[in-house]
Amino acid sequence: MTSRSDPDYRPSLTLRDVSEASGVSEMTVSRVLRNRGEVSDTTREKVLKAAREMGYVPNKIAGALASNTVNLVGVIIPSLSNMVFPEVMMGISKVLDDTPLQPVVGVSGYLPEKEEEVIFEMLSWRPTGLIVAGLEHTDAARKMMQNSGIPVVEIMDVDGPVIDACVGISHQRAGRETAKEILKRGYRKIGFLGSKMPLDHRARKRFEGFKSVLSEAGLSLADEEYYSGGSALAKGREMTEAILTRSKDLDFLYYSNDMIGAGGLLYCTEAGYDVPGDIGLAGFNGLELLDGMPKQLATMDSCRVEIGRKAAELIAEALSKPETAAERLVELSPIFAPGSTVR
Amino acid sequence: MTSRSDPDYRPSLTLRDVSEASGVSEMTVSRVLRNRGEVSDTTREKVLKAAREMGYVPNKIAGALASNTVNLVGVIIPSLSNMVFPEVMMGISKVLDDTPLQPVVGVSGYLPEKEEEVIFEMLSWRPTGLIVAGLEHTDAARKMMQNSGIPVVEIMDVDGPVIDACVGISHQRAGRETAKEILKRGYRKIGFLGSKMPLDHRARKRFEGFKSVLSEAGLSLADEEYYSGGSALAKGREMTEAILTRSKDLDFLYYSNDMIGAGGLLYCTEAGYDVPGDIGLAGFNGLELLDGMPKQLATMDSCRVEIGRKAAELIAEALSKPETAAERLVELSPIFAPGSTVR
DNA sequence: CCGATCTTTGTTAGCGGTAACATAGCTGCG
DNA sequence: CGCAGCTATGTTACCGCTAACAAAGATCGG
Repeated sequence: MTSRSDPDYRPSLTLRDVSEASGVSEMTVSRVLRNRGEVSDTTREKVLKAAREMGYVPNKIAGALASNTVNLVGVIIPSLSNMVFPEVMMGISKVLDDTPLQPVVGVSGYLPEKEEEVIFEMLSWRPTGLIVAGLEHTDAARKMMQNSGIPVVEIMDVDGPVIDACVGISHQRAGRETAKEILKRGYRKIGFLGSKMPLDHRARKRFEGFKSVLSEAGLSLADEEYYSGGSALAKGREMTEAILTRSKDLDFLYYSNDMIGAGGLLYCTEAGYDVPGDIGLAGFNGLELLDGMPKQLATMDSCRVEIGRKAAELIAEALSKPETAAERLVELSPIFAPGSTVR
Repeated sequence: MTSRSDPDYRPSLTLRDVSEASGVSEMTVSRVLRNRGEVSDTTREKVLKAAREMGYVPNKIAGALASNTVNLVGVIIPSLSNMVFPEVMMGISKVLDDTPLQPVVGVSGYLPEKEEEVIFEMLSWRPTGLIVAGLEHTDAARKMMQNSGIPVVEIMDVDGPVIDACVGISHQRAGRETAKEILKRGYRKIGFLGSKMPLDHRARKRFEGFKSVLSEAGLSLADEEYYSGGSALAKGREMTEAILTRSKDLDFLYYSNDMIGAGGLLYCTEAGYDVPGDIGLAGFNGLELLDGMPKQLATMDSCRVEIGRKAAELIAEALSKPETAAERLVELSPIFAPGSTVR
């Protein structure tokens, strides 16, 4: 640890250095660099010139402490590796780019304990707001967020108790509606393919919603197949082969996400199945990737960019007009896109 | 902006609150919470209990200022949306998880000016180290990094002048070697498909390396096709159709990345081309996605996880043993994976 | 030409922690 | 018993910056 007592500790430039170099007080330098308060043009130029020449970089740590203002928004998501959260980030960034706020990402790996840690870490930087994926948190995490005194927006999901504000879709309903669309089209022998992720609550809720519609119709899943790890596309392929080999009478496969669905679609195409005649397929997410597939996989858009946008707007509004208690619960409506893999 | 004078300003808990609640000095509380220095068990318990009950979250801003220590590593990458940088992040995280350090991501969007801004912003938080993708930066950015006094690791690419330390592969060489493999296998009428990204220097270097081998062999590209925006997989498809329609005598297609290569592969498969007989295909990156494709696309691994790991290690080492001037330039060797799309 | 008013600049006192040093209780041993 | 040598805790002085207020010039109308 480099401490001030470290023999080779080299202090970086401070406001004082700039103030000495330009012959004005530190306060004036501070004003110039933040564009705040009245400063004469001559002084401004002098200071800017000195700062530029010295290569001065302000210390936000000190600034934040003194002003009790941190222009950071914590964003806590379960993973970066599946293309859904990066899209949420795009939505967030687009909105925050028009404000002084800046997103800082934390990754929880779908682990509640890790999420709690990340939230604690984030809050210890006293951000302006927090955006957290999902509604399921440890008690400690929930308490921390409640006590934080900053706007907290839970995103992606709306099926559950909200801490402060929420933007997302109902995965329950998404599952239910997909099931209805499938039944409406006459499919009856339905298989489910998903990931072994007991902690992915949104996938679980879709699954539950899906099954509940089946059971209301007096049906149940004909077969199921699960994976974990590895290339989702390849896994989708393998699982599809496995389930179709085992249960030859299936007429529909519901995938818990588009990536494995796309793998399944590739398998079916190559194996000579008539899609959607022999067998129908559907996934979830509305991934851009699907555009390049041999057929358009039926899917349901998860409104990722829009969720990010809206969440960031809620935070930005809380900053600009603290009184306005904006809509604290925004439920978006994903729509079923039949593509060409259902009849 | 919430300032101390704000009427509804609600101060969050401080060390003082915990110290009053537990009847010891702030310093002792600080020691307990950081596990530093000798504290009796009874005191420790008392303090921890109070802190836990109050829901105290330490203020890292203040801590960082006082101790001149920020356990953050800035990571600046051009994009999150193409699966290559998330993998670099995994490598970084895996290493930093064993240290007190934590990564903070900034995205430059392939824009030098934006990158400069992000670097400035990062440095103003006085991180322990910086990891930056690429070797091309604005003069100002380069100067800032040089003056920062912290370890800076440039990653992905090694073809160019290095600021401090560097971990990556030679994209020049990657392009050259791919070209050699292709020529070795007898392909002669070669088309190139890439993205319209003048600012993606690594893609450019691969392209240049590739072309230089062709021209050394007395050949040149038979045709070229470029895209921008949209789903890369779909674009790969479209471009492939376009180039093959236009130049019917092509016997090889070199794609600047695996995603468009995969799209091309899907197109060729469906259009009835004999791959790799009629036509060979190769991409770049070694994406996991390729595992699920009908055939294994020839590619060259870009060592993403390894690059992340090594870069993080360089930073972590600089922290733990400042004297040890570790290897400052690490060139990894990507290997050509012929898959099943070259003969 | 003088006080009122506006501009521009400076001064002071923290923000919430931590390093470094100081001190108060204890031990133990000659 | 007295003091060296611990251990456990407290005190002081900042870290680098900014809010709030103070003050010094500049401007100006009467």
